[in-house]
Amino acid sequence: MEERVLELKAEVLKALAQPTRLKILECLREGEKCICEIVPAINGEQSNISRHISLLQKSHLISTRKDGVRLMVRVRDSRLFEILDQVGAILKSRINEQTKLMKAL
Amino acid sequence: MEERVLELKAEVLKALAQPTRLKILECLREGEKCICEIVPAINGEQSNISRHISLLQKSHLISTRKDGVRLMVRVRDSRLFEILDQVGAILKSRINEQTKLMKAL
DNA sequence: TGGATATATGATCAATTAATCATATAAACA
DNA sequence: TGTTTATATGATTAATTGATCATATATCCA
Repeated sequence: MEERVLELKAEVLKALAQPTRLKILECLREGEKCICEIVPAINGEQSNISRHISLLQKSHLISTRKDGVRLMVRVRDSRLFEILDQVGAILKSRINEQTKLMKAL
Repeated sequence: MEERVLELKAEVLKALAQPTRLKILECLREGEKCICEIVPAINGEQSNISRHISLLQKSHLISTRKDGVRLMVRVRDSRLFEILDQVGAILKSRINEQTKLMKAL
C-alpha cells in the first residue's frame, strides 16, 4: 500500500488514539453538542478540551459551527463510531479468551 | 462509557496509529511472516521493526511463534483489517467530497 | 456600557515516542 | 568448532504530546 495512504490512515488513527478525545467522541454519539456541554459531561478542563476539539477538527473527524458564543460540534462521519465499536469488539473477544483460559485452570 | 474501557480502546488505536506499524500489518494481510521477510518487504531497519513487532505483541494485536532462529508473526484478529479498511473508507469519502467541491468551482 | 459567559491561545513542563547505532544473544550449518 | 543468519536490546537523540495556568478575545444580556 502507498506510503502516503498509510500516513493518512495513521493520522486518523492517531486522532482517535487518546482517552480524552475518545471521551469527547463518545459524548458526541448523542448528537451535536457545544464545548460548554462537553466540558462538564466528561469532567475536563476547558482549555484542554478546546485544544482536543481543534485537533479533531484539523483531522476532519468533526465539524463545527458557531451559534452565538458557542461552538457547536458534531462527528462528521458516523462510520467513526463503527470503528470504535469494532475496537471494542476486539477487546471483548480478547477478554473472552482470557476468561476461558482462567476457567480451564 | 467507563474510563478504563476508553483507555484500553485508546491503547489499541495507538498501537495502530503509526505508519511503520501499519506497513507491518498490511504486510501481514498475506498471512504469517517472519521478521526477516518483513524487513525487506517494507524496507525497514531490522532493530526498528523488531521493536515495533514487540510493541504490537504487547498490545496483543499480533501473536508470534519461534521457528528456529526466526520469529513468525501473524495478526491475532482479522477484524483488525476491517478497522483499517474502515479508516480507508472514511478517507475515501473525505476525498470524494473535496473533489465534488473542486468540480463545482 | 459593563459584567458574565464561551472559547482560544501563549508559555511551560514532564513524559512518551520513533529512529538509529552498536552490540549481544541464539540458532543453524558447513 | 567457527561462521553466518535472525532477532533483541542498551544508549542516545530529536520530536511530539497532553496537561495546566494565565490571559486574551468575542458574544450576549441586564
